[in-house]
Amino acid sequence: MNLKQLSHMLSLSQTTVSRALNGYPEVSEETRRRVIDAAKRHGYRPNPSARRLATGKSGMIGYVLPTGNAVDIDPHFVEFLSGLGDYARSHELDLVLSPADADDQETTYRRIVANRQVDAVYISSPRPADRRLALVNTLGIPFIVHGRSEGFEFDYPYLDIDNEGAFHEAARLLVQLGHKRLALINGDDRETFAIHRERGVRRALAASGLTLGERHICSTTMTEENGYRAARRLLEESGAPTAIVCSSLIMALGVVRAVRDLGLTIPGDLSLVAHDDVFPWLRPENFPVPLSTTRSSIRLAGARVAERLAARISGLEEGARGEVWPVDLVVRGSVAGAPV
Amino acid sequence: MNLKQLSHMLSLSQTTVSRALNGYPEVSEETRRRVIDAAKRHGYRPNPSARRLATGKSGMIGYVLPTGNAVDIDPHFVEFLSGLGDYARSHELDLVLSPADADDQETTYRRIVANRQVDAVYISSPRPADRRLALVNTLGIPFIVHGRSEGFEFDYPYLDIDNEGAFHEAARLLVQLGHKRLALINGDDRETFAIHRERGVRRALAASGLTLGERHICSTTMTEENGYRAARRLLEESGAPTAIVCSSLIMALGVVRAVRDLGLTIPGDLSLVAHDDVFPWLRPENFPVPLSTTRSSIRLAGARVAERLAARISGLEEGARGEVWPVDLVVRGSVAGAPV
DNA sequence: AGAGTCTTCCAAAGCGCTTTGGCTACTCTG
DNA sequence: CAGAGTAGCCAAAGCGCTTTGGAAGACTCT
Repeated sequence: MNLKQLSHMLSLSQTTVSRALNGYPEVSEETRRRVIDAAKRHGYRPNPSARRLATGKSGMIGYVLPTGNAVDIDPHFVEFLSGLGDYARSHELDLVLSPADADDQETTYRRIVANRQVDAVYISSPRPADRRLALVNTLGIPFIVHGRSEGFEFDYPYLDIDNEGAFHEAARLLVQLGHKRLALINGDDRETFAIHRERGVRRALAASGLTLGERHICSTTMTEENGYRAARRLLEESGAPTAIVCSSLIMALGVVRAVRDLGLTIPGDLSLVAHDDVFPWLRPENFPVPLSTTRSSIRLAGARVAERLAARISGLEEGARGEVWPVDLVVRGSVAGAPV
Repeated sequence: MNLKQLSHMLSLSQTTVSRALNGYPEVSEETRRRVIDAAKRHGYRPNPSARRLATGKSGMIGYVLPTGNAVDIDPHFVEFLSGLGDYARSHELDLVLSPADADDQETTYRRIVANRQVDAVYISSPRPADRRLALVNTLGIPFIVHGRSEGFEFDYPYLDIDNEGAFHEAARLLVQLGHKRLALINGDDRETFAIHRERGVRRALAASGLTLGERHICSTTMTEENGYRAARRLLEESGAPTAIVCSSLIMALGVVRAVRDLGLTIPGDLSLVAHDDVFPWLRPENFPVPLSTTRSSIRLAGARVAERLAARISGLEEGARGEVWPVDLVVRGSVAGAPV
């Protein structure tokens, strides 16, 4: 059942039927009703390929997926996706993942824009002066950044959490508890979120005349093993930290293991706070010692990004509004006063 | 730059240019060379929307993503995706995720097939007599199942690992080590993989005249918490198992925690084997006691599924070939002889 | 030389929609 | 009541590709 057939059945032109269905004003209410009714009865659904060719709109949102042998997709991605999908489902939006060589995403961005494969894209894990951002900005496709970049002349729309504030709060708590030697086990410090978190910790320390020692900061990809290694190194040195702030629950698993291996205890010998993106399959309250966290649901962020993307596509949202979500500090058993 | 312009520059018809580019035989080699050369020089790329409208082919593969408030996407998904993306990238295949109400995926399947949005789909986490399978089979879109279903009259193409064999091997090893009371902490037993794993364990036990006690089998979604709960329950009862086989590394985290909480040790009091899908961020050799595993890279499976999907789209693969990958049993420190 | 067969190309008809540019008929002004 | 304005509809021209059904010329074969 296509437009031609439907319009023929109704003894109307394709123009009128099309307009009736798409809500244009130059069609009488009575005709519109007739059309909509017939369309429903016959299960007419406009062919998206045809519509896309005619309008250039695809009804899909895009994400360029960095891939490669040595490239691992972040496990956070799936949670973000849950949220995105949640929203997208109720709006019949599809998501197209365009895999790209991690070292050359530009080609892919250009392709999907030139081909009008998607109506909007989102960008995640941005870095300062991220080239993808400059690119999509000049390409002129609607987009939203999940996270933030830095060092651009122009503004851009984004959704981020207050990483600096969160880690500031966490570090401040630890300082208030008397800790003098803090360490930060961070994610990849080429990404903005990690930079912000470090900034937050430094600011909290500075407020009490403390500093983050050169060797008291690690940044690597967030695996259990890297968490373990970092913690081992930190805790075995002289002047070991009495408190650690850690950028992910997965790394925190490794920290906990290291502490155990060294015969130390939490929070007796070490206080630990980690950031929790809220995974359904690993919860901080279920750590051997319930873990204090800075918490922000990455899933909700996914839903919000989808919502704003949809708004931008339909012209409801304009300009470069940035949105920063506050982060909860949830105190559990893994923090205590500094050992004497 | 579109076909019209390009053909005009070359003083050729659109027909000939199109054919030259698409490798049709009725064009002379010299002309073809000229055309291809000019296309490259002017950066001509056929418009996919137009091509799609004309041919009905989209150059994309599809996946229906079950979503909903209470629905969590499996963390394995992201690893599978890594592999899929790896292959898809080198073949300019995009993946479109169509979010669907988890309880009504049929509508979405029908939509993407009717709209010809994708050239093929894959289905994951199948159950016995899975309705999605019957559906895509009748809808006539090329597909591959990652995993297996059961109880159909028809054959279908799939890629699966030898879950039964793997868990048979694991259980057999434990039996050989003298364990009489085994338990299985499984995934959701409505899914085929879980059924196969249980079958494997039972078969190994039966071979030595043993059985899997009614209360020695748990099946739930594979979270750390559920692993913990299951292990607690098992180990606190009288006649507690001396060995556990566990369907996921994430659940195994919970098992290890339970063992610790109860003041027991691995492998002294309990031997543990888990299935490892090979996550980059959590490795069995890094467990407090290195974990014995049945190992199979879900990422490689993703790449293979993409490869076969591409082959089916282009008609290189036909029929309902099933492919079952063997699984490695990797023995590490978490297993030992049964306690006396 | 005429008939048949390839080879190589082309014009035009789709694919199924949206949108432009009218064209009627009817209502409203002054 | 002439002229302007408006509501409601339509024919046809895109969108940019693929594919059908020839056609022209070169070549082979009798």
